[in-house]
Amino acid sequence: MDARISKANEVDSRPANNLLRRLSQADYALLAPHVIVENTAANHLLYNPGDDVQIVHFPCGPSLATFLVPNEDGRDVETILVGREGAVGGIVSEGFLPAYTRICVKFGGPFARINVAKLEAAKQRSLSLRNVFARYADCMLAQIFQSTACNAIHSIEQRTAKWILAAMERTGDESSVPLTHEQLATLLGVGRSYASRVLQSFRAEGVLDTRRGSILVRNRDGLRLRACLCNDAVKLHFEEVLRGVYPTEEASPNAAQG
Amino acid sequence: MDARISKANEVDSRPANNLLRRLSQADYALLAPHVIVENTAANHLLYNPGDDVQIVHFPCGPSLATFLVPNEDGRDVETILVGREGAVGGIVSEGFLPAYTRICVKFGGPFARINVAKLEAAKQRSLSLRNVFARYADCMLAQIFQSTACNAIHSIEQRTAKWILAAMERTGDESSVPLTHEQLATLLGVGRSYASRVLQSFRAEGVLDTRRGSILVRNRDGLRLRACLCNDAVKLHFEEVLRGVYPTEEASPNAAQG
DNA sequence: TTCAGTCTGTCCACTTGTGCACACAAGGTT
DNA sequence: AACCTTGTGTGCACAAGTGGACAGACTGAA
Repeated sequence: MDARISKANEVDSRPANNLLRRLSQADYALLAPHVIVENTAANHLLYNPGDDVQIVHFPCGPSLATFLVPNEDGRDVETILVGREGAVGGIVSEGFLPAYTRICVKFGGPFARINVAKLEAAKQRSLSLRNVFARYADCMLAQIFQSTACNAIHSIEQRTAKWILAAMERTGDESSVPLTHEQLATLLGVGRSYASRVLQSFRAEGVLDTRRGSILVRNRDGLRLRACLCNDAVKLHFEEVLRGVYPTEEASPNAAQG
Repeated sequence: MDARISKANEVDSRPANNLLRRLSQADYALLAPHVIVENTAANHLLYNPGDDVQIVHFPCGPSLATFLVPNEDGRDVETILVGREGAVGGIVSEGFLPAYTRICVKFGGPFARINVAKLEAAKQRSLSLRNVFARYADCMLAQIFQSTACNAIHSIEQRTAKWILAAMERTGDESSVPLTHEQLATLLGVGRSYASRVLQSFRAEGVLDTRRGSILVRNRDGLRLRACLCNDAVKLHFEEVLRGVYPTEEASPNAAQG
């Protein structure tokens, strides 16, 4: 093993994905030969319902993926966001099952990819590797559970604020979310005109500004005040479940979104 | 191995849970020594948020468990139903993580129980056993995804009809669901008076009758007509993912509920 | 049999959210 | 500069759902 490969296993040189960075040197070494990092543009579909799941995608840096549930009217309903804190594709199913949801790149950027079969083989060889992925799977589950509850009882205003905060935390962008009102409405499963109205009221209160095709956040705390607490509940679970799995962990888990 | 133990491994003598019955003789033999069947009454809490998950519970026969997400106001929101088609506790997390949701026995009856550690040990020894559980985990995930979408876009009327159908399919009871309006409302996360009104409108249309503390279904197809299609979408996924895993499978998967 | 506690049906005022319509604004292209 | 497409702000009529209130009905226990 020469110096170059050894360097590739060090945490700092890994893709900017918390799940991959969380792994021990030994565990990451099992995966490293199979990891490919590529850029993927926004709106690219990673999976459609019924697709064979053969690749796990790890959003890196500001990349963001979402799970969409198709609906009888053809409208997709967005459910959860996955950013650099996690991964999509075969996390729970362990691959090779038909995908149930659509998975879409919401904000483009780099994704690390690993063949599911390779990942499963590595899990066979390392219990601690399996452990990390099982823990993340549980966090993802928590996220969806929270989302289900959130959709049942929280107002559109709360959910709008929640979504904007969650997107910002993941992309790391301090102020801007590239989204039209139409897109925001669709992804919350609500009417466009009402979504516009909510943004309008946020603007009137000085919480954000609206530009054509994007939202500029002016007062993050104000937004937090108007959001439900679903993000925080999920973030807490991420911290409890994943904290200290490996002490080499970086600072912020940067989790959340219910 | 004497005749008695060999008999205990045959499908007909196993607990009335599809997941356990789906296993090959060899796989079930790995679990059989650790399976305990007990009755549990309605409203018993199997897990509370934060609990250590150490036991997997398999609802048998008409038993029914539900996942509840606690809310800031103290109101729990019900998410998905699990009956004899599945199991609860450590299915995705593989155990030993703090539970995120509350898990409650909705309709009492027999539950088969296995220690998570024993189940995991058996999975280590048998890939096909692991495979069945991974496939079920994926189905459960599909169920929650569908539920999230359903809560986002379907009306209370549709969701009420859906819930009643799902409960009936699981218990096998042809006509009656033991539930007060209050309970139904709480579990859908809606106001009691509106839930009453919906049931009233169903009654006026001859779809069901209401008794104090229970709902009597008169016209199942009428109810289906008024429900969203979430149940069917999930049921289809159950069939695709679990069908033919072992050909010894019994007839109806009896799945569903989005 | 009576009583208390719970469940049910319904009323009402009110908030939230829908769906459509339409005028106007912002940009990108030619 | 004129044009076209897409996005935005807002008005309106209406539907869906809330939350409180209250009378009456059912049921179990004393």
